[in-house]
Amino acid sequence: MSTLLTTSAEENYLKAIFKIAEKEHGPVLTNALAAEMGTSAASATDMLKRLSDKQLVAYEKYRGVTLSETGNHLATVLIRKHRLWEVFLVDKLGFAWDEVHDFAEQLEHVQGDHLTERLDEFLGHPRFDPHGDPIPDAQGRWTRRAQARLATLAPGQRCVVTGVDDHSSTFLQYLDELGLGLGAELDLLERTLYDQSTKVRIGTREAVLSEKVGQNLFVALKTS
Amino acid sequence: MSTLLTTSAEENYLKAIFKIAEKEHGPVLTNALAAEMGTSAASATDMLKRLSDKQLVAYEKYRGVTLSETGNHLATVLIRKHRLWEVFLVDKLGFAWDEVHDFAEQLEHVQGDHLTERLDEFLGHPRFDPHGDPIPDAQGRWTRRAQARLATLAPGQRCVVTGVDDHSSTFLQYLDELGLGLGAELDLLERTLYDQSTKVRIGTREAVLSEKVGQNLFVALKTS
DNA sequence: AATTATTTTTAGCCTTGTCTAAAAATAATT
DNA sequence: AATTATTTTTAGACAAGGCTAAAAATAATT
Repeated sequence: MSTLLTTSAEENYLKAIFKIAEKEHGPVLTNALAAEMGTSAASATDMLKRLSDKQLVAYEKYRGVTLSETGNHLATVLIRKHRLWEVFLVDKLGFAWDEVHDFAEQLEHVQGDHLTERLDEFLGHPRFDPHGDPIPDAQGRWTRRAQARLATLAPGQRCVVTGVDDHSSTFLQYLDELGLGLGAELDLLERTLYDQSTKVRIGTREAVLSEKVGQNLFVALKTS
Repeated sequence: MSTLLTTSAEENYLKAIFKIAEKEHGPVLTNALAAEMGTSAASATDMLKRLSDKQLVAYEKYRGVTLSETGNHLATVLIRKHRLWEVFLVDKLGFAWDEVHDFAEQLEHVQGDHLTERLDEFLGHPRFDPHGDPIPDAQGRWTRRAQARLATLAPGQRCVVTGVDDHSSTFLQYLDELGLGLGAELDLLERTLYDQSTKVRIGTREAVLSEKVGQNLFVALKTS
């Protein structure tokens, strides 16, 4: 694999395409990409031409875009770097999980495979980042994990917080207040039919979580 | 002090001006700056106009340039960040002192005062980087240290390696081979008049260092 | 099928940072 | 002082990445 020259802007577009393609199926549309990037459709079109010239995406006018194998690999490496730096910021520098995104967004663009691998080693080869998102390994392989949105589980179960789907600091701070950080245990007490809220017990406290919270919180069943 | 928006390119020019001004006295000339930046005099002139517009430098056509107070502060912060990251790369990630410059060159542009200060704390507030260069503190204060070029000292002294003036990897690797890393002790045995080379003892071994090496090696006298 | 609405692309312009070649200013020599 | 050499600046271009407004393609409605 030859040394690919990519700018930060190009890398950010690749990541955005990857992110959208993860959820929606089929090619990524220009408008969706522009929205994700916080830019105009015209700018997105411009960039898609450049990425297409560099063979990082397969792009058909008016039909949308998909990552090429190379593009997919680059996006994966970028996500790996982003998440490794997040682990560094939280585990080593002592930042809270809601403070690290912007720093990682910059650090992920620092070039040098050697650096990434040394960092990975220094951190002890973490498989998940501070938000519970998986970190692909140096070969781009992902760790899959059995988890579900809290809102989809039936009451009467004990579970562990394994991740979040909303990374906003307001949500993360709210979880902190509830004592629902990563790894926190909770008992699923009951679901209210009217508004789909969930009553849970966290340690000794009880709390009612709205449907919105339940949809954005990933948990794994405790099998003990 | 308001949040100044500076691009990486601007920051690199500020650093270059700072570096030249450290050695030469009087205003920094366009050609010297262009040489330091590895660019053309025309490009340097362009940038000087931009930096002048932003009040980061005092620039007079044909007369050269000096850093403004703000520009000086920015350059100092940049050097601080560069050197802190170098400490991180060597002390924490296990890189050799000749491998870290390019990474640090990128990392120094990551924005966020909070990040710098957390990093500083994580590293234990180091006052010197892996090459022996001083790290300014958060207020921009420098640590001065009594050291001299080995070539300027009279024989018959015991000294400690405290720094290097040449940061090239060939020089640093040569020092490694000689066992002359930072903190290494050596006895200054004799100076050869003919070529100004210096014979030294490093531990049990003896070595002859050329004048060039002696000029690029900073040492402190051992007062024991 | 024809019209309307939406999405996407094109066209033209801006900024940053770079370049080369030519012009202008300063410095050095005769 | 006049000429030559050097340094610096201007002029004009280019690439990356962005913007707005207009045109073209596709999708949705009547």
